[in-house]
Amino acid sequence: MKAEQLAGILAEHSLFADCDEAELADLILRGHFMQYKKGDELIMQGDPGNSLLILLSGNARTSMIASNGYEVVLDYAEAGQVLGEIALLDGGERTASVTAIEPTSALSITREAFEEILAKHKNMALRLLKVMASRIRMANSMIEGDRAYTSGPRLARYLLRLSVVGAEEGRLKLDLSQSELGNFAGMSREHINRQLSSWSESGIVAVESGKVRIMDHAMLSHIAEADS
Amino acid sequence: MKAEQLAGILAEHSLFADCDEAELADLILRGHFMQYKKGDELIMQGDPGNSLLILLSGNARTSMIASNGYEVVLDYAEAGQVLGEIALLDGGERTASVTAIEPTSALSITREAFEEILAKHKNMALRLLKVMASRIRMANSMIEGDRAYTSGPRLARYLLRLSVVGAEEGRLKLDLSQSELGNFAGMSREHINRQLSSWSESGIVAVESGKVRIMDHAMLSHIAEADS
DNA sequence: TACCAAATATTACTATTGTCACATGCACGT
DNA sequence: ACGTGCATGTGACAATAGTAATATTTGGTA
Repeated sequence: MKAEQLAGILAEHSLFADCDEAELADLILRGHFMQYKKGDELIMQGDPGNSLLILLSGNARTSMIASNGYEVVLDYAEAGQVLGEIALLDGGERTASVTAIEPTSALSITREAFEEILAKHKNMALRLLKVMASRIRMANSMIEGDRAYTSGPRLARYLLRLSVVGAEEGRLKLDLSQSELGNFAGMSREHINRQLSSWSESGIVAVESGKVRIMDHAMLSHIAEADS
Repeated sequence: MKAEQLAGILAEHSLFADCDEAELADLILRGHFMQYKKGDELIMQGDPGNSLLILLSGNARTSMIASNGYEVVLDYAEAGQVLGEIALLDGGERTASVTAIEPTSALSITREAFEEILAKHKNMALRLLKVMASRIRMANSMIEGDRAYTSGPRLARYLLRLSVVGAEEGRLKLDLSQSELGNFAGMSREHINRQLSSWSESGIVAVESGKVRIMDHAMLSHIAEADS
């Protein structure tokens, strides 16, 4: 793989956008190209965390299985996203799994390579700090939302999180099944269904062949801030 | 303030423990010493985030007020902890407030000073990355716990989080009121009370003059992993 | 010591949301 | 076209946890 290709992929998506050529070259030189098919685990909960991934294409789900078997979906990652940096940094084991939800490719970078790159390109650390800052923000906002709001506003928030900014027709980034939406928003599949049906009747969303579209973005945003 | 003093404070508590003298000297040189009394806000939700704090003494509560008025307590910080680094890194506004819960002092470092220190001492960035990695872990574990467990195991988890490792008599790091515990664990004050009473009868905890003590650490850990 | 405010305890009731059971519908492969 | 399997839709019911209302205790202070 050539630096220009990687640059092309990363440029449009991520905070690696402003990497200079030397940095990209090092990433490619030291990284291994990995390919996964739908359902494969890019990262497995419980493993020691000795590498970091940069998603090049596809989509993946980050989730944790609690000790009682409950699956909690933390995030969905798209091309350009860094994955698995936490365990790499603190030396702990992986606390979440990352599963490909479609054919996916990634650049895998070992701890040694990562440390060398960090030491060599000091802007890299700053960029990573920014990525992690936004992760913490997102996580805190999830905690806030999960705690402070009832199911309606909460689902609204997760739908908005999946919505694309300039989305034609209000289509979502990912077409999740209602069960998957449930694991993401923290509610039962049945409840998701009921809420979606109700919103569908009021014209706030549309549900066509299993795909959710946001019809009234403003109204959904309003619901997301509701008092209950 | 002298570097040795700061070193003394930071050494026992935090990831700044292994800062070298030059780093500590810079922190002190560029930092402002701040003092707060109980109830003062060290950081205010909604403000632009132009500085970072290192707690020197006291304790503070990090919390967010949701749009519906609900207060969500994210964490309690003690001496040595870094606060407010997120907004500094990503340039966004503060998404949480930090309030002193007792007389507290801190070292305040402006964005400019922080950036210079980061540029000058490259180990600093790595240390901060580690701090943030552990924050993300903690946040994810909160999300997991809040989602996957019912109130009992959840309260157990938050009590354990407040417990000191080699705690004599199972005393907690902080003596929170039941309302505060409620905001932290995400349940109503009344429900906290009921749960605590019930555990008190089984000898798992003791509640004396408003202070909770963990009597059976093993049992509480077991409850924290329970199936429901 | 006596009072006041705040924190804690306890009861009954309500409500939101999950669970269970089952029906329907849709898509894909043979 | 047909059946198999998975996703969706819907009703009845149960349960966990919140709310409200009201004691009771505690701790600080005049």
